Amino acid sequence: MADKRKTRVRFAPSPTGPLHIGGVRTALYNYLYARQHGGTFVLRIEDTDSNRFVPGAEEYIIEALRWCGITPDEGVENGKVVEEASAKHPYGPYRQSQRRAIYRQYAEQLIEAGYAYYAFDTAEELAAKRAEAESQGQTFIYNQESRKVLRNSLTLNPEEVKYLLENTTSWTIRFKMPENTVVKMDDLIRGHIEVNTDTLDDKVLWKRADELPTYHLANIVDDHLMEITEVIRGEEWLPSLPLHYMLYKAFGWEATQPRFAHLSLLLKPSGQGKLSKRDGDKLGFPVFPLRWVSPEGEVTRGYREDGYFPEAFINMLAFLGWNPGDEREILSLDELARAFSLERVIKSGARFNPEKAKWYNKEYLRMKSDSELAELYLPVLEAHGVKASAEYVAKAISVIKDRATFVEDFWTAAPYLFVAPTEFAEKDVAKFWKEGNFCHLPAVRDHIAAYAGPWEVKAIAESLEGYIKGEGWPIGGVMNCLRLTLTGAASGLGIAEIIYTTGLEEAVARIDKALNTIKL
RNA sequence: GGUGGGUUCGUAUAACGGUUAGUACUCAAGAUUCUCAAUCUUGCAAUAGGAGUUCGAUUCUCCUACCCACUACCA
Repeated sequence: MADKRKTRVRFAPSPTGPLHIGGVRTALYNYLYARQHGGTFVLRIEDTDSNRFVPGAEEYIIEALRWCGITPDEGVENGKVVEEASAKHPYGPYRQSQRRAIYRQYAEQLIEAGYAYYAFDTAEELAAKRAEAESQGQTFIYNQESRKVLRNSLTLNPEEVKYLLENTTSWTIRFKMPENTVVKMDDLIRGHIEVNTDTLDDKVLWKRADELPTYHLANIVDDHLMEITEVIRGEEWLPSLPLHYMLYKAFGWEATQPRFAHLSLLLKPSGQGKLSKRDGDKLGFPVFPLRWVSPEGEVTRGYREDGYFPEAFINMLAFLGWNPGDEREILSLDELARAFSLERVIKSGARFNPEKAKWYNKEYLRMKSDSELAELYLPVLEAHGVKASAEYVAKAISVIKDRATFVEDFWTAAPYLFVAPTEFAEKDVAKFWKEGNFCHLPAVRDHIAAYAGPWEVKAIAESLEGYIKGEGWPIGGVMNCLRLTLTGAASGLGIAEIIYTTGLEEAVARIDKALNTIKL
């Protein structure tokens, strides 16, 4: 009973554009499943539709997976799709357009065995039939009924068929869906499903226009040839599962047929429809892992460029439609792989929640060390024209870490840790710069200048507060005045935190400057 | 229209016949504080509706409603 085959799963995107987060999640679940079972995670490019090929999409997909840390074990080498079979990539090539020679024999095998037939209807003819049916409020489908009256190798005599195959180009190969047969399927996530073949149509397996198989044929043939054990894919494929079952049966591959798991879709935050590529900036959050520049030059933002950590992004995505069964929410990729199970994947569609994504990033930011974050922050500072030592930056981060969600926030939350204020908020000046408080500043300045205690935020704060209280001055007023001189406004970090970061000299200089600059 | 899938607080989810229906995010209030955050505490808030099975249904069955997907020589 137990399947002894080595676990092999695949992620099989179509290079028709950038990968959106739903696709990343599908790839992630495949990756986690492979890791957990000590199996292989294969990348296969399904580019059987030359009309929809988008330059750069394939590279984008590979780079996105790499950034996420869910790099395929097979099918990709040095950031490129493997084009030839090798010891490490024995099932190559991994791009379907380069496997075209493989598929034809399988299509013909199906015809010879009576599971498929040639159809000679042109695309225009079929379009006309659909339009006609639609005008009568009906739907035209190519099935067991209509195939009897259409031009195909089932209705035409062999001579005609031979002639048409040799002299025309507009033929296709269609699957001959059996009549009144109940297809019994099992899905790892959804359980048992049954469908009667009478409700299905005769899908095109081979399209003459491209001289290439359609998804259905190529997919089944490749999954078989690549010895895939589990197919974990999006819910949009569930309706074609009966066809796929029938194909495995027609080929006689039932014994090694992979098990299927159909993932629910990621929905827009509104719940109306699945998250799609067009939603980009429109909804106020990225739908792509990385920035995407279309061939036309249109730019769409990505999680990476928006400042998300890949670990946070992946963690957030993993929990959209799955949970470990306990209360843990922060899990590394390794922990996710250990905890993952298809049984705990949710059947219903998950709406994407941008707020939770931010929360995850904040949590991951806090887990990082100050020096690690300093490394990431340095380029941001440089972009603002600031040069600072890694040591100074780490010190600054230690006091602003808690108020940031993204590395970029270190700057927006407290630019004054790096640049002295050049102006002072009028409103705050009017509110705090009153004679009573203002008068104390020279004395407070001297107290600060003379500070010789331990260089810790807590000690500095205690000294300052002790002094102000000891003098009997209103602490709030004095502190806000002080903050005004140090930051240019009456809000921001604690005074001790600022002094701790900038040092005594800089702090005193700022107070002096403010005393000379601010006029009542 | 047809076929298939789905439906627990606003959102993500837990509870796989017995719980005061739990947790997280968001939001609100309070505490703390030199401001703003952060933090801590508390709070708001859900089983779509109706039948049935059962001693007992969030959980099983059926019907209805709603949502989603598919219905291409696209994947």
